[in-house]
Amino acid sequence: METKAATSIFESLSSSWRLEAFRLLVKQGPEGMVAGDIASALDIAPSSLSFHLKALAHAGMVTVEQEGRFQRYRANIPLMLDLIAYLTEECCSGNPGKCVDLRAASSCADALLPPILPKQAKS
Amino acid sequence: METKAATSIFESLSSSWRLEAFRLLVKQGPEGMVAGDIASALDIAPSSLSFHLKALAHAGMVTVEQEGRFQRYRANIPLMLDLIAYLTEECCSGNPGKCVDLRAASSCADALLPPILPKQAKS
DNA sequence: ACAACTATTCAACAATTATGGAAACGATGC
DNA sequence: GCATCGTTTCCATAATTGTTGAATAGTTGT
Repeated sequence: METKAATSIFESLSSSWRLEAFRLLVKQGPEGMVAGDIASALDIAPSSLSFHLKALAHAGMVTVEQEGRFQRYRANIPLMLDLIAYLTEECCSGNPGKCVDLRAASSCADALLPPILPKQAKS
Repeated sequence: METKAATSIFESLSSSWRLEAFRLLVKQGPEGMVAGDIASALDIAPSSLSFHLKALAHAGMVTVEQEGRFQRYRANIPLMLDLIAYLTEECCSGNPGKCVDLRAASSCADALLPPILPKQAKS
């Protein structure tokens, strides 16, 4: 992952509205949620939520799918895991005894991902 | 972790300077780095780096220790792991078959942490 | 006490981001 | 086709954040 992409993601999670929305979607899993339900759950003005969801979508942290007149949002779990890997990679380099492998193993990933996360296995 | 603390952390990682500085410190491990060396490594104006390190410190992501006339900064690895746990907790709730346990296991944590991360084990 | 060194604080300015209401857009059902 | 519904876009305004260089503060060695 590139720095620019990572900062974009962190920026997208740096507001309470956006973080709450994303966590709601993570909790919801593959089912996702439509915009109106998110707005109700968070008690936020629709235009404001739209602004924030757009930021999350631009960072890639959520996906949108049209569903009739609704917009269904889903958390991008694979990207979340990529971010975690990015954040923790090379942790304590030079102290091999202290740092082994931080990469998260996720059954959520197993359930949701195609052949993503080809990440090098780090000996 | 509370939402407010989490957004503060994400905000602290949402600028390129701050993310690069933090990653540098993660890489450096327990040894940390003094401010001047960070500034040299990133090629950033001292006052600007100070501004960003202050943001990271305020969020708790780095610690500072005076060392003679230097200020030594270190990444707060335990907090980083807390953040990861916060981000991934309750992932796909309601789909127990899909989501088991995302919590990262870190030997870095083992090396650095006191008795931190008492996190509930999530049934 | 003084000078050199490291780092932070300050202040002014520039740039970006957040907000909510109104308008617009696309989809649906009568 | 028209009214309705869900959502986004637009707009003006308010608030926050980032950047520089100069000034300040603390530490060390002479």
